[in-house]
Amino acid sequence: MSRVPPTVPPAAASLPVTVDVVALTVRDDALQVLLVERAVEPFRGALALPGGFVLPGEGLVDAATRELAEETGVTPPGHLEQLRTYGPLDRDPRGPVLSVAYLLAAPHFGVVEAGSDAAAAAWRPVAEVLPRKSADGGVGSGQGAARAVLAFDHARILADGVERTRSKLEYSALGTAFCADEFTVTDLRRVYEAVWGVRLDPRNFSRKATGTPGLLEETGRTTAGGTGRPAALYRAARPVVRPAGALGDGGGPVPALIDPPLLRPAARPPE
Amino acid sequence: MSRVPPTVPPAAASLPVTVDVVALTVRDDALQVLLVERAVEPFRGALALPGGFVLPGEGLVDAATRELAEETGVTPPGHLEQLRTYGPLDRDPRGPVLSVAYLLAAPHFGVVEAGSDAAAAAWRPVAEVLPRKSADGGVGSGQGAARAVLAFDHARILADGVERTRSKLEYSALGTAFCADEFTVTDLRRVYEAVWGVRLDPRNFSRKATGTPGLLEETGRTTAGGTGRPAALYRAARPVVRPAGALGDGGGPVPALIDPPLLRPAARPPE
DNA sequence: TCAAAAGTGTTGAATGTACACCCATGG
DNA sequence: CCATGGGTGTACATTCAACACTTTTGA
Repeated sequence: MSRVPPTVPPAAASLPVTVDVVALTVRDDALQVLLVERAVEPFRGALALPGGFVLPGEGLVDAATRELAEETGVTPPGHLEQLRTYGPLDRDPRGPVLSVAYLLAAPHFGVVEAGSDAAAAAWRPVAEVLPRKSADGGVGSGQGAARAVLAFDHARILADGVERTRSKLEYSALGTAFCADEFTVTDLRRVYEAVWGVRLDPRNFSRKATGTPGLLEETGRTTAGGTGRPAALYRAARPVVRPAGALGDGGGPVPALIDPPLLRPAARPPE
Repeated sequence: MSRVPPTVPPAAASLPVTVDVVALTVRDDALQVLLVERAVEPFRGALALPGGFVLPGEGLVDAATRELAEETGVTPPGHLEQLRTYGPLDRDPRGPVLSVAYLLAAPHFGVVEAGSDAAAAAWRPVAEVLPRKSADGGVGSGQGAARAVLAFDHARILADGVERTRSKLEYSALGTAFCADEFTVTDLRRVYEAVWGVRLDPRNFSRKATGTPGLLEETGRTTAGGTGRPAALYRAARPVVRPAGALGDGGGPVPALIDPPLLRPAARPPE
């Protein structure tokens, strides 16, 4: 085989590719995920992660943000990173489809509209959507809320996204991505508590957070109006920007690694 | 579910998909990567990660192991996990191509043959292939060995694989995947030293490794023939098998998490 | 008996955790 | 002045890092 024409390889090797977004936020002291109700046929009416097919000439991150905008009406702030890739076999009734999943950690934003392929979009507590995988055996029936079943393999993708989020809180500044532009140490602590499902000592957490280089940036301002002593307001320390090489993805800002890590306490029941 | 058109979506959304494998091992106290010399045109003659196009009806892991076998002649033991996905834009001169990269951590195995699309396959020290990204500025000229340039965006994929390996050594049993079936604590320590590029205290490492649950399994046997006191032989503790859901990939054995983590010492120059 | 490698004991430093205590504000 | 939440000081337990020392082999 001497010369290879500068064309793409045999079309037989091509696969339809989708992106799916695990968009997480913390609201009402609970970790919540953005889900849509599918308006089109495979799994029509079921809950699903926002996502859709990558268009020709489009990059993966572009596709992820476009689908999010189309199905929820917003282009939110927050940190977007690739989660992993699923498929192509045995995950879509239509045939082999590859799906690249993304994780979005964002402060709470309102869902503006239901878009093209989605009948409705709304935040749902992760605990209501995912069966608890405790060794307890049972599915830990929520309080009356019908267990929603997710389309495709989205339950597993969501579980992977939640697990990634939990572990990245320990050793990166990802937690600040869930907070608004300016936030207090208590805001950040509530993020940790909601994601890990534990209670943290406010005094030790404060020392740890303010003493960790690369995590917080002082604004000099404080809260006002609330009860109790005003709290100092911080911004997220400037994200580390990874030098983008010749790549079709990533290369964007990445939450800084924090050292020493904020270790998650030994798993103890939330009550 | 009423009726589902069992057709795949518009063909325009399809992309050629490749898998690339970052196969790492530790030999001669150095982290080494398996590279092939490309025999076909895009980047013909250049070094590249083994890999190739996913075939119709094939899963990603199947494609990765097949390409490895075709280009190196072996189906090695070791731990295979997905790294991340690259593309599809601006990474292949032939046009948009999506690449799903896999990481293989394996004990040293001989390269049997040069296969179909590869003119040669051989282990190369990572330090000779990747420019050191130290803040020193310079490219840290190796000792005379010409800096090999990798095809496509494989330098970045390799860098990501090496970084993943370095960090997973801290909190998982991945290090044992680089060792043979039975190995000593010193063997395992040399893996850590090679991957991290540091020296570790043999006495403290021994205590830490043998005292970490889920890492080592005693065989009751010891080495013989060498100089000095014989060392106890261990096997890797049984890998944790993740319950495979309805997914086209993964679900295989995963190295156990180890706790407390074996922390990498603060970066100090290897000398 | 010596060299070499494996493995154990011990000690001071650093870190994490629990909690007493002080600070600043609104009512 | 009291309730409420923010923030600091401090003491105990645990862990880590360095290294003296013992054990077990081959030469």
